[in-house]
Amino acid sequence: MAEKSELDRHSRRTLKINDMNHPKPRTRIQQKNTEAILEAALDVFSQYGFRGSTLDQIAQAAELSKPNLLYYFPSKEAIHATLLAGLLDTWLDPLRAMDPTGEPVEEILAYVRRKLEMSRDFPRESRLFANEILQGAPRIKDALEGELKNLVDEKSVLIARWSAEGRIITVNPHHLIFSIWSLTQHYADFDVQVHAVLGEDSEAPFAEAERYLVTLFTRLLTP
Amino acid sequence: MAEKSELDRHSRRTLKINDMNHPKPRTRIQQKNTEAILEAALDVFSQYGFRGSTLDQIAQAAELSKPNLLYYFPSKEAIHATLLAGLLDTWLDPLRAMDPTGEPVEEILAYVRRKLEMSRDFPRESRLFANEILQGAPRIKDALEGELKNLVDEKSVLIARWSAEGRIITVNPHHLIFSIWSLTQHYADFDVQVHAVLGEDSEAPFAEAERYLVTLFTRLLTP
DNA sequence: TCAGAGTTTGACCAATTGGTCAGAGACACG
DNA sequence: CGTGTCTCTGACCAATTGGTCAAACTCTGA
Repeated sequence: MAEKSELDRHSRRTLKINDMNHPKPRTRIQQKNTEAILEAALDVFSQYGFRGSTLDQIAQAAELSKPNLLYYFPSKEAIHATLLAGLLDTWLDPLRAMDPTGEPVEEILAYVRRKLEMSRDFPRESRLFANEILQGAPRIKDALEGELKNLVDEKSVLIARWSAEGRIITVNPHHLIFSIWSLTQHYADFDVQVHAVLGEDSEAPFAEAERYLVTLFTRLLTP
Repeated sequence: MAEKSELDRHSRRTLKINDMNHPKPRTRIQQKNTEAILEAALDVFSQYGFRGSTLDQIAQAAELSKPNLLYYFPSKEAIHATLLAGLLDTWLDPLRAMDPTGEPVEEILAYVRRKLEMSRDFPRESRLFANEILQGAPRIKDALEGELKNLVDEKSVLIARWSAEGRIITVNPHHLIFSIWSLTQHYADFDVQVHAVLGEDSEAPFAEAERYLVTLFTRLLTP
């Protein structure tokens, strides 16, 4: 179900994840199968979370036998870990790209747009992340308290400076960043609810979402 | 772990859920045990989602034997369903309370505050809901497309009217509501991440969150 | 006090789970 | 062509899963 569109979208844009994690897929077959497994696992894990997903589900989605899965990955854990490994980095790239020398409001709006695009183009990755955090982030807590916190702290200083210089209004930088995360990821994570509320005909919530969010952050931040 | 505080908080405030669902807990024992089961199930389901949770986990958390669980509820499904049954209603109450005759900006801010309070006081309920939606809302899709959609549509008309009357700025009402949901629920659902970023000493993110959100929606909505 | 209802449990069950393993096929390459 | 490596699979395993059941225990009210 919906396999084709998933694959289409996937071939259009590919996240780091699949490239960098299994560093040396030597043979063509290995390349193809590890990819298929990670694709399938992303589908399954992002929907049911780690504990709610089964190897059989993943194997079936990848059109491989279960023992064959375990030929490429040593365990269920390993598949999940591989998926998660690159994700945080990719997820933070848009924030990293926030330019200290740019025009503050524009920089923040650009961040919002990039984050919203990610929700649109990689909803499964967003849900995988959401699931992991909902479940207490047992496998990425360290990264959250390290890599993530550091980057956020750094950018918070930048935002505070912009405030101090009077170029944007004074807001709590951490909560500003939280709000960007929640507002943009909502459209991926709560996709079902968004569509249920907007009704059948809801073509592209993302176009309207972008307009709304630009208004919101422009009015919030402009001094 | 954290059982005491959970229980304290629970005795302070009790959601509809536990009262209205099992309509006739005749004996004292029944009353006590169904309550313990639902409490435990809320803990477990909200963390692992339906599929990721086991009866053994719930039984252990409720300090009952597994067959004893199944003496009070016919199945795992039934426990989950009971939990979910009252939840949507409770969750929507704050939106229902939005008064058409009130002052627009104040009404919306009041909604934001009530919603944020719910995230603070009932984070497990919020996570239960989030888990269900992340997994495609198989058990509440109908309610989302019915009850939820209707209420949101109704309130959207109201918000549009306020806009037309020039009492608040013109925004897409549906997305305004989405933004309130995502911003407030974020503090419950992504609790772990919020605390990881704010660091150990993060006392009460909610106090600061309220200040931030009031600023945000005031600046967004005030014409 | 005692019978009947309400409550609890250990033993059990079939299905599913993550994972193993020996061997069979497929493939590359000299 | 043949051999060694890579790929794949059916059969299997122990543990866990949701759920059953008869028998035992406990509580209540007449």
